[in-house]
Amino acid sequence: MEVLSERKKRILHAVVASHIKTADPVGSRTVARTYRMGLSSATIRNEMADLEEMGYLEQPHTSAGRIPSQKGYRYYVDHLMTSSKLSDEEELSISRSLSSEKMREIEQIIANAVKVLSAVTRQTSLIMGPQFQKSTFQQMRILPLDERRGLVVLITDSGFIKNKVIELNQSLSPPELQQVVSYLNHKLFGLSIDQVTTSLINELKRDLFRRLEILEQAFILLEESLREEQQARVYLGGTTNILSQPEFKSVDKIHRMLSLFEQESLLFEILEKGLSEEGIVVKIGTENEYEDIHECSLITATYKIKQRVLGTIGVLGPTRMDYRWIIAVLRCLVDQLNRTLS
Amino acid sequence: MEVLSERKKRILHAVVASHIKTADPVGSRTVARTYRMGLSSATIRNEMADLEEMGYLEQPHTSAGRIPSQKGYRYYVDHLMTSSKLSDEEELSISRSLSSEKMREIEQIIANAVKVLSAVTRQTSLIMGPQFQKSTFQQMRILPLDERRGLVVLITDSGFIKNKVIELNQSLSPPELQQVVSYLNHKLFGLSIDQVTTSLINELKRDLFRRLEILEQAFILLEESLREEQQARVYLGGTTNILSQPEFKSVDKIHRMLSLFEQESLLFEILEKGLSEEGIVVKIGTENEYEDIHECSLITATYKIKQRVLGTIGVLGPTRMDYRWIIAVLRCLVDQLNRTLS
DNA sequence: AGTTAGCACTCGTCTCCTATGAGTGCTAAC
DNA sequence: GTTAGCACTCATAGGAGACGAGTGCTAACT
Repeated sequence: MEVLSERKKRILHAVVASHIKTADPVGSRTVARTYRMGLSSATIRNEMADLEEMGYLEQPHTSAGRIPSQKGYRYYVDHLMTSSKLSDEEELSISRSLSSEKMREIEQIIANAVKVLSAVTRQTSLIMGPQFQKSTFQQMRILPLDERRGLVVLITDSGFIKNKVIELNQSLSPPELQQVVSYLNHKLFGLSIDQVTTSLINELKRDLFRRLEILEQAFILLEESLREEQQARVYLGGTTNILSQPEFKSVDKIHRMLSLFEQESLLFEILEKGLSEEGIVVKIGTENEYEDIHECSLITATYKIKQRVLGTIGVLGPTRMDYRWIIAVLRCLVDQLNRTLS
Repeated sequence: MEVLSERKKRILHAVVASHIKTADPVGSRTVARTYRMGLSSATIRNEMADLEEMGYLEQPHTSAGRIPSQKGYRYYVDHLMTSSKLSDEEELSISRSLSSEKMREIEQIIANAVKVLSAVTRQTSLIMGPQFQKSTFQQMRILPLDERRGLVVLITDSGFIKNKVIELNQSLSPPELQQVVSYLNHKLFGLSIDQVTTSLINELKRDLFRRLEILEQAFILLEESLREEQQARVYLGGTTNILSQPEFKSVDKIHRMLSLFEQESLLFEILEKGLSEEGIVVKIGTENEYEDIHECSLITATYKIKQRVLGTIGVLGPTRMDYRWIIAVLRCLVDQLNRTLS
């Protein structure tokens, strides 16, 4: 990456800032006037021509001003953008709406966080629900309901509770059941759900079959219930916010964007990319893998439960988005979220 | 309501059918030709002028054809539309996609049904999740997790399982807990969740307080968990389908529609209206209470679990929708759904 | 009396044209 | 290296005209 002169940096910064604000191409005159460069528009024009040649700016058409290219945004995010602090009111409003007393259940907290985030940023926001597989097994219980049915309850360290009614093909005496359950708890305790593989389950099954040949179905169902949520839910908020963005005024574009939002599995994949790297990740335009969001940027952050990274939360908006501010909001929200969840 | 001559009925029917198919205003010539009336366009023109005067048709502008008015659609739905049977393939495809083996959990069945419905009809569809309050209490268990925490499990006759971790401010001996639980089960069994009012809970609380002054927090939480889901979830599918409809090409209209979809509580109210009446309800245009869907029609049906009406499922589309066919699809789907859920 | 042919009329849509103005690139002077 | 000046470009808006689908009305026909 070439080195830009101080002046070029200032001009690029000005162009990005102005375009983020107004959504219009910005001309040399505007830069000269509004950003008090102490230079005439002609000089700025020359510099902007240079910047265009280097690929940081582009022109929608000959007689329009310049807009930042993807490379320009990247440079802005990496080198020009100063980090910003939210105002006290903003911070307060986030923490207040996040911590309404009743919010005990983890899923509710997540669902609420996405609402808050989209409301504050006025963009679309997404959260990947905490990943079941990354939590560790804590205990399992079987609650007999009647002669033929039982309720399997599975509890993980991060507070997940999953349950499933199972049918037993033979009635079980409480002590027998107790025995099975405590054996399983002993074997499984502390393992992450990821580690409860089919082969491990088969092994346990073999062990138990020797003693009681009953729980066949219970096992199948336990196994199923573990596999089934391989893919955590994705929560969406403010999906219609993109409709207010001037860059999305073609129905066709809107259609493609919104269709994407209906495909949870795709959203999941998109968010999953941010999971590997702790902290904030900014993906601009075509840096995103999916074609439908090549005109968008995605800012993601990871959140944790008890020090373990469990999910991703992100904001999706047009490439022309207020990176500085949104990153600040995201930082604040994740902080709060981490605290609430632990 | 006036009586229409046989001929007027045929013409109205033709106009509605043609407009549903093409979305364009339909002219006298089209009616004469495509529907083989054995009449000249001029005659039809006269009849159409009559129908317009009576309020069944309207003209977007002087030199355009006619489109059915809301009243026209109403007449069509009430008097002209014959009921239709789905083709075997259609029926098969619905029942197949609805009954994939693994679908044990009630919420998954519901979520899947809405997907199928929107995919088949290519409209937006909504389901009100089964109403917790309408089910009856079956049993409650408290599972001690450790010294200070317990898991409350609530099971209803329709297969709902709700659970919640509670903190006990004092440790409880298993027999004490057992005592409380069996007392509660005894008192609550068979009541619908609706009937478990705050005053009833208070009464129970008084009874128990005399014996053990412990479960204060457990009670608060039980109460909360009952109240909290007063309002069942609404599942949405195919929200972007309306974007393909030619009547929704203004971004503004789309925006208003989609914003509505983000407000779950409003959707709930809309669907709730259909709950009172068993069977299929068609609401056309302004017959819907909410202004944002005054250009839409909503067809709803109720579904049951074990003979009890528990929720509403519906299709939302432009007033110009294929009522006949969609009603047939909805009938078929609800049938399947009722069978699956019982 | 009901039906039909004929015709003038309306009005939305499409296309072409022009005026406008923002913003550029280039050149020459400072 | 910087700036003023000027010719040039091009998206956008508005207006004029052609087109055509479809109507309402009248007069003639059965």
